[in-house]
Amino acid sequence: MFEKINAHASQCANFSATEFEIFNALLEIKKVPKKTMLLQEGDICNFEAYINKGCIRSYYLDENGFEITLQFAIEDWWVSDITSFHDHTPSNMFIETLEDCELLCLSPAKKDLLLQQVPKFERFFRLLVQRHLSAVQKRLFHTIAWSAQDRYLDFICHYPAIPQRVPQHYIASYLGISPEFLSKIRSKLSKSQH
Amino acid sequence: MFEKINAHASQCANFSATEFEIFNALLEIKKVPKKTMLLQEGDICNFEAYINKGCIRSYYLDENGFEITLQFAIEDWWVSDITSFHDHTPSNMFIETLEDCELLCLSPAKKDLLLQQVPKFERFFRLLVQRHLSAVQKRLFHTIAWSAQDRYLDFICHYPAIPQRVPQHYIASYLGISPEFLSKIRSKLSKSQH
DNA sequence: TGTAGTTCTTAATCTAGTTCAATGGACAGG
DNA sequence: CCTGTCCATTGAACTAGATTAAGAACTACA
Repeated sequence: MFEKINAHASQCANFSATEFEIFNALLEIKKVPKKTMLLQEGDICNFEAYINKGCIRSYYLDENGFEITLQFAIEDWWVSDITSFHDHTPSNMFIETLEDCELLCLSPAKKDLLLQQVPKFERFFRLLVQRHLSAVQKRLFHTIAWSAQDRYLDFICHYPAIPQRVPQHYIASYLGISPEFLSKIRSKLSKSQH
Repeated sequence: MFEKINAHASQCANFSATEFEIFNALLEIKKVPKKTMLLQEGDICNFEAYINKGCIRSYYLDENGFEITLQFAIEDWWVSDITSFHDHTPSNMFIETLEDCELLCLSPAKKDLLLQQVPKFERFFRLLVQRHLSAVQKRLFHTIAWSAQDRYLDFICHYPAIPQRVPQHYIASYLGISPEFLSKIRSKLSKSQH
């Protein structure tokens, strides 16, 4: 149950067997069916979830009720609304399972406990957030500087597993374009390949 | 010299006088004239700079040579390319002073030393990066979901000091629009107010 | 003081991407 | 087996914002 998450943590720092035990004991195992809302706008996010198995999407709603996908998360990723989680403020995002999921969840209280008992995890979480920040900065740059087609090609190149697991209009909402336009891009691409 | 940065650090954790001394001793004071390049594409970023005084801009170049401003940083902010700084990889951004600056800089080696000697700073930097991540996520959402005019109004509302200190076409490149279009938005707004 | 560089504005034309509407396929529930 | 719902596709009309070009205002500094 904990092999994957422990291997994942090992990439950032060296933990002893005892430290892993403390860590694993604080994680809550959750099995969640697909199409479950883990967080809704207005909720205070009380988890950071590591995905052992499954697929999850986080998104915002704009003023016209359109969805903007912030993240697709699959095995070996974390999902949360860090702002809401850390400041205990109401979230303005939604988090939803797209498949049956097996999650390892950390509550704010247990995260504090973990950081007290094994301060080395401060480093682990700092590096995690840093990597996340790099990725979002890069995506922001691409959203501004690249055409929709280039963003789509980059997406399927970097996340080849995702298109097979999530509906196409969610990908459009991740790329910041309408589903119709994504469809046109795809048909144009498939024509130009023959 | 160190009052501001120490007050800034105090918001995240309680440090003793001795801990502040260690911290301050590791900071390198730099006075830099305006229009100085602190980092260029291809360089490895060797600083995290706290701005005591001045104004700095970081930006990317797209394939056509157009600038995309990632950040305007003024007093009490940090600038760096965290990806390059932490992974010691060549940067793909530029960092440039827009005014004469007084900076407090941390090199990778000195940051490591600081974290070893005062591990509490792990928490400080983690919270810093987290806040930064929240801000970039929000900006990404706005870039996708909002019109250029709404983004501009949000910008001048949240950063009223910036437009007075930086040329307008840099703001356009931050908002992800052409300078001409920003000019149109502004003239439209000023007309609609009379 | 002149001259060159830089910044901002305005207007005409163009285009990437949206919106709306219609169609057909896939599939889940009764 | 039918039927409703959800999704992807296609095409026509439209629009936010880009591009190009030109002129005006404002530095800066020799």
